[in-house]
Amino acid sequence: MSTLFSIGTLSKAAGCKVETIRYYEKIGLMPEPARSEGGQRRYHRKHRERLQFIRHSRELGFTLDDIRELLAMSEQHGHADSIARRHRAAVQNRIRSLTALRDELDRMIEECEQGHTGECRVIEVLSDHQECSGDH
Amino acid sequence: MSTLFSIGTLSKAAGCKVETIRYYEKIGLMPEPARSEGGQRRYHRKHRERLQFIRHSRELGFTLDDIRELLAMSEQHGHADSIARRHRAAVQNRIRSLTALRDELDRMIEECEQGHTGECRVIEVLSDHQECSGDH
DNA sequence: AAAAAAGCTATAGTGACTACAGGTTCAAGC
DNA sequence: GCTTGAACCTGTAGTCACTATAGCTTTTTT
Repeated sequence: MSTLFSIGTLSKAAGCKVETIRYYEKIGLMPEPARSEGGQRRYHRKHRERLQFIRHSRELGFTLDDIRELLAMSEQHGHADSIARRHRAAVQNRIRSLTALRDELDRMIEECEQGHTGECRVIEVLSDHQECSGDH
Repeated sequence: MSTLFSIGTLSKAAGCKVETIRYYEKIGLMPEPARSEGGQRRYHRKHRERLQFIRHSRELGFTLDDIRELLAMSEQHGHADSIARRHRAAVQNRIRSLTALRDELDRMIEECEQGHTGECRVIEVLSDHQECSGDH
């Protein structure tokens, strides 16, 4: 029972496409793995963990450059909690801006529901909405 | 005093780049405006309103296809609010998932503060984060 | 041993812009 | 009225983070 597995297995484990893994390797986000006799990629646990970290971070809206930095810093151990802290701040920001967005959508939906004249004037609501909070 | 204005003026009014406006025109999201003698674009109020609507919707995370649909539907009698509802649900999911991560980061940071072995393994924590709710 | 599934590389396409090259037009100062 | 320079024009290429395709080779299953 070898601990090595194929790209397909890895892709299932991390919930992403095979192509995405090869793409991450090409741009240097994932290390080049070992190869089989016939030249196919062979991964192990560390690879899976790294990929899962990347995917999870991507789902949360971090860019690949953010992730690269996070990974690099975490490799020079010690400052890990400062990374976590920074990460946390970024996450909090994202939550704030998403919450604002949700509230705005709520307002929009409600206005549509009460559509007095039967018309739902989305454009007007959305186009001259000055006081919108957020980071634009 | 003509009511017409240039692409630069429009771009300032809507808070977006000149190139973006030309791009929207190319893909048929903005109508072709009138032209000056020399061939420069000349816009009026309606254009500004439409562009502001597009930009605001983009900031809220709607895709250009969503917006196209929204505009089309609003031009007829329509339930454009179903799109808003759909989007709201996605936003809510993201908030949930980010809140979970923030809590986890808090736990991590605390563990680091009480630094037992001095090592704080960010990647491990973030990569096998199984019970994370969300749309993946 | 043959067939099917999964893998390989390399290239092109996606969405939503953004930047650049190389030319034309417009508004303001002299 | 003329000259400068900012703003405009078209067209193409680049960006990010993938995704899809073509045309092979390797591995697994029957």
